Amino acid sequence: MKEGPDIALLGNMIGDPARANMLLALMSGKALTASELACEAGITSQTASFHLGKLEAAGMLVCRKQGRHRYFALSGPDVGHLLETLMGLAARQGHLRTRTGPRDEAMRKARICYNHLAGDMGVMIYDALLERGFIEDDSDRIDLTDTGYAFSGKFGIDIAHLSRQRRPLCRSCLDWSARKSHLAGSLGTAFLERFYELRWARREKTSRAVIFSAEGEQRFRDLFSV
Amino acid sequence: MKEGPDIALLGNMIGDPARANMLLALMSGKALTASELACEAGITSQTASFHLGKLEAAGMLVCRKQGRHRYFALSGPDVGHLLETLMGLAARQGHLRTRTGPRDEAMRKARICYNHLAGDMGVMIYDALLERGFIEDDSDRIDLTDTGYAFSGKFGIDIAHLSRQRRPLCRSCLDWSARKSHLAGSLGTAFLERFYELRWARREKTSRAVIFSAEGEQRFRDLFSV
DNA sequence: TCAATGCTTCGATTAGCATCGAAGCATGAA
DNA sequence: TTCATGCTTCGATGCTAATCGAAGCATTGA
Repeated sequence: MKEGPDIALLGNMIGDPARANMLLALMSGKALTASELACEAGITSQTASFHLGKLEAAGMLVCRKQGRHRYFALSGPDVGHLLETLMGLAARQGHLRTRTGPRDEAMRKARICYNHLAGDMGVMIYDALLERGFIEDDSDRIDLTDTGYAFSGKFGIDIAHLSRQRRPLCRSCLDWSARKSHLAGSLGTAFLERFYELRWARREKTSRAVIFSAEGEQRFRDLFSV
Repeated sequence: MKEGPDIALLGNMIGDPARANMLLALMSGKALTASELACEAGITSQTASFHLGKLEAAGMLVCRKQGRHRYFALSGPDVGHLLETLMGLAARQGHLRTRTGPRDEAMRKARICYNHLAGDMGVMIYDALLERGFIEDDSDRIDLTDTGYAFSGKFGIDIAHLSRQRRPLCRSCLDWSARKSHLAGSLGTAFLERFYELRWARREKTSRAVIFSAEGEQRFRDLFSV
């Protein structure tokens, strides 16, 4: 009928609540099995299989067989980026699936956004780096300054190595809970991994929440409060 | 059921072909009446009314009454940006609604992308500016250099004025037909408006295509060929 | 006041799609 | 071989959502 890319197909994929739940679950960046995703979406495994087939055919997911398990993951960072864009827009327009509980609280504080830290603590990093002139934000491009380079190195992050990757070093990512920017890009990922390494934080198994230890949070605040 | 923003609602809106067509038609940035959108989507006015009501309720469209007409427009640039993201992803994955005709040809050459120029000619601008060092592209942030500032000024664009706006001056935008970047942001808009002003180009009434006059295209090529 | 236009609401129809039970098919373990 | 697990395919079902004809409202113009 019409020319151009078929956005309705992608929209349709995301438009089903079961599929949307599975996609959001995969935003953690980890690959999940079909049954884990079924559970996450609250549907039977037959139905999940049906949906996963569609999502794979649409190119949004990739699948890796391992033994009798099938692991699914987002087909690339661009899919993750699309989902974050959607979440940002949905949040801004107040389309929230309302449920506020303790877990929600933890999510608001610190959670995984594809491969970097989001939530209040993610925003804190961003604000602190900006405040001290370690990064410079020009609308939607961000640069690491020389002092920021030094700071990151001292914290144990090998920027030279990251720069060689194709991924952008710094990106800003709109946070749907805080409605402010937080740090994405390979530097964002590197910070999060360093937090794990230093045992400041760990993943919660059942959700995207990131749990900081008391000591870890203290050190985090020492480093990033403005 | 789950926490977080409701991306399924937005996905669902975009997931219906009729609605997707209407949204794409509004990517031109112009406000259109309900019947124009019905025609664009190939449905009756009753059905269009039904869909437009949903899109408005979802916050994706805004409506302005004028006499007995109702003009609809995208509720903001963020919606346009979401649609472009979707188009980029869809194109990269080969989900194209195939139809190639003369009009399609014109669209591929030059068309409106929300408020700036896309298609081959849009890509030409981007490449030329980059080649001559007028802009610098670092992954997904773009800077205008001093020489680029001078160049734009000489072409009749008041950069100082644009910089004062909240919109980013330069943004790259993935082109679904050329599959390369073209220039977005307020500078992209300014270039397009200048082309209109100089009578190098005009909008086609029925589509998003932009038609250059013979002379306009010649001057364009003189200015932007690499 | 009457007619025309643009749009919405109502009602009925239809089709497509998500869902799940049951069965089938691999893989791995005993 | 036999059993258990993880996943898919098949078939049937039920429901929702898109669609359009017809009628109803509002605005404009004569």
